[in-house]
Amino acid sequence: MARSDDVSSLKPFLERLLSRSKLSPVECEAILGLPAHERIFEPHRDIGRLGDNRSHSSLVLKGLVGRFMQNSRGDRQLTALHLAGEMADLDGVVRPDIMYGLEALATTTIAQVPHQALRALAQKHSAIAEAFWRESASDVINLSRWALHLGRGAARTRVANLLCEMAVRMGSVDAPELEFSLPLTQDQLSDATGLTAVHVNRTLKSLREEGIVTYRLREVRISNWEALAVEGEFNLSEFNR
Amino acid sequence: MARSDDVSSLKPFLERLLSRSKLSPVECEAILGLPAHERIFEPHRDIGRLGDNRSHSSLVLKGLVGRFMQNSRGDRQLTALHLAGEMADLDGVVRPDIMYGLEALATTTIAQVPHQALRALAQKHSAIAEAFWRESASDVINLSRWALHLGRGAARTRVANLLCEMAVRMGSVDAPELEFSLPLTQDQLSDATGLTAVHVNRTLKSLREEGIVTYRLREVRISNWEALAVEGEFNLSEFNR
DNA sequence: CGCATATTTGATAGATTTCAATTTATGTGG
DNA sequence: CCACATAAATTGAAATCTATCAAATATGCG
Repeated sequence: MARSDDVSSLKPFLERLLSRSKLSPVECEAILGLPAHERIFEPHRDIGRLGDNRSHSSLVLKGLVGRFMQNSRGDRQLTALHLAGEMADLDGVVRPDIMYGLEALATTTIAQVPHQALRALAQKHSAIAEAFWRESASDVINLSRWALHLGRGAARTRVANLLCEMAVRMGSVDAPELEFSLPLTQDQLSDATGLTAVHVNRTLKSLREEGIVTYRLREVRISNWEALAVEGEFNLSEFNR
Repeated sequence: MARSDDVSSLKPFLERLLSRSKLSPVECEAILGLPAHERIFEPHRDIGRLGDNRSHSSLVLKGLVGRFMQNSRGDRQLTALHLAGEMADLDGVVRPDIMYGLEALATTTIAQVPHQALRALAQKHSAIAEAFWRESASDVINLSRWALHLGRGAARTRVANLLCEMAVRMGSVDAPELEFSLPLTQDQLSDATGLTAVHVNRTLKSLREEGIVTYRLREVRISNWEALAVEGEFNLSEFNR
């Protein structure tokens, strides 16, 4: 349970909080001083067990994490993707009985931060409490948008939308990355989009044949951003930072 | 802009908070003392406009409210249903640029509570801040479950699940209401389940013909709770209070 | 009674899944 | 660096599910 003497491990988390919330220098220090315990997970490995009562939240330091739920038949639905710098289950602090799972999609480094420490910070600093709440509120918006696509979007829309979103999140807000690696298996892509792996493959094929985007070996190359955004009903301006 | 001299209007909101969070008597009083402004909405009326920057949250006092997002074609996807006592957009306090819409599904009475007042309470009382955060965290879980059904559930599953969920929420936790009125048009049901109104109708028909549940004129009668729960992949024990 | 809204039904087209191979990458030990 | 084993991607054909289009019935309300 090493204290994070190396301040930098929590730095990206602080950055992310600051992108949406305002914190005083003291509060920033408090965040950076949080205890953290690093662990590494191989791809396809679940982080913690589903249904576990967890005692810490997972900050992604490197790699990619998927949040998911699954039904009785074991079909899995990803409900969020978390890049480095994101706390994947901050809400666990106030709902430790939380019922979604986390899965390492790529080789991933996680910093585990005790709920207790996060909760104490929130109790002490109202601005931090508000910042944490705001993170969950942002989650709600993202999940709502995801539900919209799952419920109302065709296969092409869902796949294209996901690629658009990741392009923006990997790049800068103004300039979506047009070439990036997305360490998602087509099988995992199907879990994210609520489709079959076979159908994801065919959808990608048609997008490729139309010269819109290439997805090969987990490398994305967007050749026609405009068209992809239309297909994905993706609106950069209303994208949730 | 009447102060709520009638304390009772915020009472159900307090009850709901207390069902998940612990608050001191002083904090309870603070909640009950929140300013509230009542308004009535007819069915199918949107509450506030999509994209508006809102300045207050909407507590449902009577009726039924649907939270939704819609795509460019105007297809609507409901992402949550809110019964009396629930604050439909508490997250608006920390994300006033919030991007989902609210729609009165039945004739509905709303108590509008200023964000500013809610935010001030959260800043003053850390337990209230935590309770509010916990509400958003619970939202996240509900939305995740909803995304699972939208992405991985068949039509029957989605419809059955919704009926199960509402049965439990209208009744007590242990004893789902087997006969209740759910003021949802089949068209609205289709917005909730991500299906077509026509297909919802056929799905309801088949459930009816199998003697599982009757949905007629917005009245639900569940004749076989067990079967409905199986169809809906509904697990009472893991249902999110 | 009569319009407006909601439900129901039929027929058909279209999208997605399922099942079953086959081919293409990736990783590992020799 | 090659050969084999495993995981991932790709393809075809057929079955299912869901949407679409169009019309007929039923219900709520003034």
